[in-house]
Amino acid sequence: MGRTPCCEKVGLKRGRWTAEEDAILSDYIQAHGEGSWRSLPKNAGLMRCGKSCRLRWINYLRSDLRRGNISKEEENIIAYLHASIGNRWSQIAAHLPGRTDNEVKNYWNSHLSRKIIPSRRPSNPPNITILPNVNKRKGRTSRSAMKINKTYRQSTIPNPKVAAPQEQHTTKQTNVDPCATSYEDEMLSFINILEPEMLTMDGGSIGSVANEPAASVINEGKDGVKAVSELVEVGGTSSSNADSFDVWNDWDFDVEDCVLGLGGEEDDTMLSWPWESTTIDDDDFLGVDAWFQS
DNA sequence: AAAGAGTTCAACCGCTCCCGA
DNA sequence: GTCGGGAGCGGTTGAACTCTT
Repeated sequence: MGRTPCCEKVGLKRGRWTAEEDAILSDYIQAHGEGSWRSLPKNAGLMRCGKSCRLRWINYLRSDLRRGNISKEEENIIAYLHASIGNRWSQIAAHLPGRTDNEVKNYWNSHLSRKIIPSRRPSNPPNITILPNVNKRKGRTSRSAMKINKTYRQSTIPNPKVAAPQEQHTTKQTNVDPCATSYEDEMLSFINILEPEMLTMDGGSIGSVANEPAASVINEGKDGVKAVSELVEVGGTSSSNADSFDVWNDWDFDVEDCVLGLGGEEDDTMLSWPWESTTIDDDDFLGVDAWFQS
């Protein structure tokens, strides 16, 4: 016995919405409010699936939607956030007032993915150790995992599958010019729009980099200047931090890779970089700037 | 001008999350 | 603790539109 379908599909209309249907849906929601999508079509007199109604309202009919082209600023935010958190379109859209996840997703797929990805990868990538991602949720958590997480959340026993949180690094910022470059301003504004939980990824013992922070951390120095550190482990876990930095510098430092360590993006993995330097210096920004302008 | 190729984006689909019974 | 329903999310599809030849 399978689960009940969200609606009886027989006899339901599909495809493009007509102006008349839009009007019916808008009127109904204005009168009764959002929600109860399952029963809405029946109550409103629409021959549509509840999910279809919800989608139409959220992506098209809502009055707070922002119409028109994605601005350069919005594009930058999408690029930054996608680099950081991957295809979590609803989270990205949440930072763009009036934009929907569908719109962001479409914009990424049709514009940004082509614009960014082909140019951002080095032709000869260094040896990157891919570590298990214990912090970031990729897609949906399985029911079993949810159950386990819930159990540990509600108890004082640490979940052995999740690395113990480490104290967040505090950086005495010395390299960043207070008269920041435009890119630095962009970077900091990007950092500011990230949600707090995204900024404080837990570190911990993962694989062969035990006792090293396992994820990138946005550090805030006493002077209030923030920097991204602990980015991506380069050159294998055995190489020194200095080696790692050199290898990294062979690439053009690029912001997408820079923030990649915040969450990782492939196959539940996370890239981490136990790089002791916790600042981004001017040279780094030059590389990022070049990438971003390309 | 027409046809084919490429692009865009609204809508659909399947899966998972969340929560109440 | 389990089950089921409502809702949300991300991937995919395909019609409509635009560009190129």
